[in-house]
Amino acid sequence: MNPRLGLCCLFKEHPIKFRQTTARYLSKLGPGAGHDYQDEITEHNLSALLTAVETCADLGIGAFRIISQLVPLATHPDWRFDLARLELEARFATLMHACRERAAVLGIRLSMHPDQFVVLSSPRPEVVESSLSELEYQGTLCHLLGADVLNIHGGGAYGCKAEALERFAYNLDRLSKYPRRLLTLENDDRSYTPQDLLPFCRKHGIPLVYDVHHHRCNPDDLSVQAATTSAWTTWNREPHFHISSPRDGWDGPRPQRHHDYIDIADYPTSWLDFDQTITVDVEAKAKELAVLDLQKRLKDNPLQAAHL
DNA sequence: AGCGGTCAAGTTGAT
DNA sequence: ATCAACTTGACCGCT
Repeated sequence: MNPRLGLCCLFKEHPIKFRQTTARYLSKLGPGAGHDYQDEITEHNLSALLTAVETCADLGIGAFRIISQLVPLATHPDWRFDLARLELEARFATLMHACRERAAVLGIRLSMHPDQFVVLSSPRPEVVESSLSELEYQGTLCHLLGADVLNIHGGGAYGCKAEALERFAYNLDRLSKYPRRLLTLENDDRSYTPQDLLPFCRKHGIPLVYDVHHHRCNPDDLSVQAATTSAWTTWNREPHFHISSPRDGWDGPRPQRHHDYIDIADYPTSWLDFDQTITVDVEAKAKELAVLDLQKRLKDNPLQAAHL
């Protein structure tokens, strides 16, 4: 069964641009003009998201990851954005409902991936507080847009993964229902392997987003096939995996750096064997071009995939 | 128009 | 000590 290939956040060739701003610039504008500018970018980004959804459908791309900064600086202490406004104010609501409806009708699966500052395992209270705030924001946004994956990493190990995961579990209970229901965990390329996370995922009912590139950079006792099968069993919805290829090859200086495209030899054959559709996010610098390239290669010659 | 410096936030490991 | 990497360089402000 063919995978649903996903695009991460940005386009390389298609003229779809998400805008950003900085806290420094908003402060320079002052409270009035600053909030107006933040609103303007938010409206622009919702419009760009609608175009992104339509474009993915046109290209045959089945999933799209939404940038964390869709509403710029939404959880910054000075520039908090009340997401209820997305439903209450027509200029936002019209676009947001269109995004949700078009994604649903066209079958584009939406997800979000909070960035590296979201760390539920941190021993620092202020880090945990801002992480919870960010997860509430992104979880609510996911709910409003119909996204069903809110994916984060385990965070730091701080010398003891077991203790770090205990803090993670404690903070998990502090999340409200949307971020909690949508939350997924992904193995990373430094600290947490699939083997580290699988028991935790099973215990707490959190699906594991299996990133095969991270697994190869940061291996454990599990084979790619074993990790695939185990990760698959943690899902109560369509399973979600990640793939990339190393920029300078597996023997290069820093294999964790992403290549422009996916080498089909890095695509696990065990990902071709499922009798249900899976989502595979393509993490590659050439963006939609890389997704289309992989799609074509899998269609034309799936047997070139890695035999692992 | 082009380009360099800057940007809210965490943690790790390579250099 | 510094810095790049991580899901993603974009943006402002000067020339």
